[in-house]
Amino acid sequence: MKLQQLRYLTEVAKQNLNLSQAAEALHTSQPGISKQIRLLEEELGVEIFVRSGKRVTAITAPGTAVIAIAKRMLQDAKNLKEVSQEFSSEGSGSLTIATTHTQARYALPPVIKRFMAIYPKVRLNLHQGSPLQIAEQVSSGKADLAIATEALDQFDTLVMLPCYQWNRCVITPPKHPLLKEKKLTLEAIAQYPIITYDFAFTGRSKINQAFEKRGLKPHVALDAIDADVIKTYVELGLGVGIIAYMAFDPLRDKHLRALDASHLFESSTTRIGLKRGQFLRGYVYDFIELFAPQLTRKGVEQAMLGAGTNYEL
Amino acid sequence: MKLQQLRYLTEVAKQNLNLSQAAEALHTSQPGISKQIRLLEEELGVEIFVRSGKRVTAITAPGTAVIAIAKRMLQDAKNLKEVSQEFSSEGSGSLTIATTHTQARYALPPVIKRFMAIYPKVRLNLHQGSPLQIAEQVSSGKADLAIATEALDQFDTLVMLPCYQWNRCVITPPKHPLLKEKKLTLEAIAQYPIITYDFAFTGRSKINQAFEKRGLKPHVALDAIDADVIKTYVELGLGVGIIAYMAFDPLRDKHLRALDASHLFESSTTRIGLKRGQFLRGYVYDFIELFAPQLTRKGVEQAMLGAGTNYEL
DNA sequence: TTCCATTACGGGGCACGTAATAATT
DNA sequence: AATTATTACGTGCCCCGTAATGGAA
Repeated sequence: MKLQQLRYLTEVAKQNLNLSQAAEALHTSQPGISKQIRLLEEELGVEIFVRSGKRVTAITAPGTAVIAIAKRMLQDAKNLKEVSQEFSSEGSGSLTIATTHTQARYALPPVIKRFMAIYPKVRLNLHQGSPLQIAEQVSSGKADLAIATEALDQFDTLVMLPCYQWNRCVITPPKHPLLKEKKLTLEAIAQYPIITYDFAFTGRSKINQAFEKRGLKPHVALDAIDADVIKTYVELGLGVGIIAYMAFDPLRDKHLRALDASHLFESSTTRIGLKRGQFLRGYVYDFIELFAPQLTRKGVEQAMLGAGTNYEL
Repeated sequence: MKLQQLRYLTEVAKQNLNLSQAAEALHTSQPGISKQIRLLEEELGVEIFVRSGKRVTAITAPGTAVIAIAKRMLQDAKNLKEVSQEFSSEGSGSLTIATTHTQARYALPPVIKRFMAIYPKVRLNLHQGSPLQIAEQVSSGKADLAIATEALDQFDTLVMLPCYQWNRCVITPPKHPLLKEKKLTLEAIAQYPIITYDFAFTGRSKINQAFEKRGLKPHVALDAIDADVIKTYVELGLGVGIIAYMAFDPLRDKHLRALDASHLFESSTTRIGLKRGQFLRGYVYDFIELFAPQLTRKGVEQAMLGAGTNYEL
């Protein structure tokens, strides 16, 4: 059995059982893939793929088990190289963080500043994207860790670690009628056009839930990916904004007013997502702890092992 | 990186850093080992072994990490073959149980009988040995599971699963003065020569503890590995025996009398030991559940993953 | 002197690529 | 007809084994 064969195998599975695509993705020839997979099947004494004539149409039961183990071995092969670099290049390396605008813009700056002071040689890399893209990036190894509030649960290759909870505020232009309300209510907000996060982002789902629960159907005038855009349109008087409280900066946002909305919307939890079984350089643990002090190295290691690494049959 | 290189690597570590021995163990040449390890070190960019001139003298810090991962990969390689056999040869295969005499003779027979009825094609294999030998057998993959009461904790490659608790009885010849005691005490027992298990076996340590705690120094006339031997000598009138209650069979042991000693000695727990990260055939789970019904497949799988699989730095 | 790791070198296997073929959509 | 897997075949790399060399104990 060769590691190369396992690479072929997993790539074929990834490419929807298309050997040609797999060959292209791995920069090699179709015949090579075909032959090596057959050899592997022969050696193991099991059919991994179901073939109808000359087409690979499905993965057999043993195949799924084999592929699961193969993936783990390849992950370990990567880990082997990572772990070596950890020692060979003391303190240097790179850290790729996949995250959303909200985190990159409002939560991360102080953390990154401190991190860079501790590890000046580590090259930092921020990948922005939707929560789904973020999860995929970590899952495929393109990023080291994900930070987001939504939708990372679906990937079972990821371990999710809660970091902190946060609440929302409503922002308006100065002198807006809402500012005169004694106590802010959903009903009051719903009277105005609303500008808030896009559906897939930054806890938008909690906002919808809150209104639905009260039977309200507010007019969402505009969806945006990030708070900066939202603020801009609120300043233009196009509606009231609902954003994360941390995204409001009284010093900078002088043309806006913020109203606490903690009592109106369920709080959201920001989480770090890590790929199960992946080796993490020492500074990754330190970064995580800087971001969420309760996540110690021990704790994170523990979580990385928790159920899920297993290859089901 | 080649799996072969990892095999060389782990073997060298196993053979006390002696390349020649490793070569012999793997039926290959020293130069091969030497070269492949150097190639691996070069590829990873890390020194795995410390060399003083031309002698390998120690493992470097990165080396230990690398070896740990290498071992896991090799284990997975084995698992790949196992998992395939699981499917190719439905219901057949072999199950090797490493255990002590006590288990093999008194606890296992009914379980094995039922197991053989369910899986007639599985070849069963009982390896008897001391608890330490047993643990080693499972750890090295020579046996699939270990069953014993003592000393399996030391191996951190093993997962221990508690199966059942048991107590002891004192056995004497008929008409022995001890039989007239109203309530059996340690003091009473200590008046006679004692015949019981060898130190490393079957909860012997608990027996010592109990006497010591009471400041008693009984005369242990004879240590034996198993209850059958103990019974034989008790029958000869050489002393009173202390054995596991399950080892006394009123029907068969007509020349002996048993006195419950549950209140005198702390109860012992019999455990199953499994190698962490090892793939288990379906029938192994079934065997375990036959032996200890509370150990379901889910539970065992969970335990197999629990902390410890990690490769420390 | 002995043991042991490394270097040198040659043979053979095998992985991989190109080309041709066969089967499926 | 186009796409895609398999078979056939040749080449070059590299693993491994033998022999020789050089250090350590």
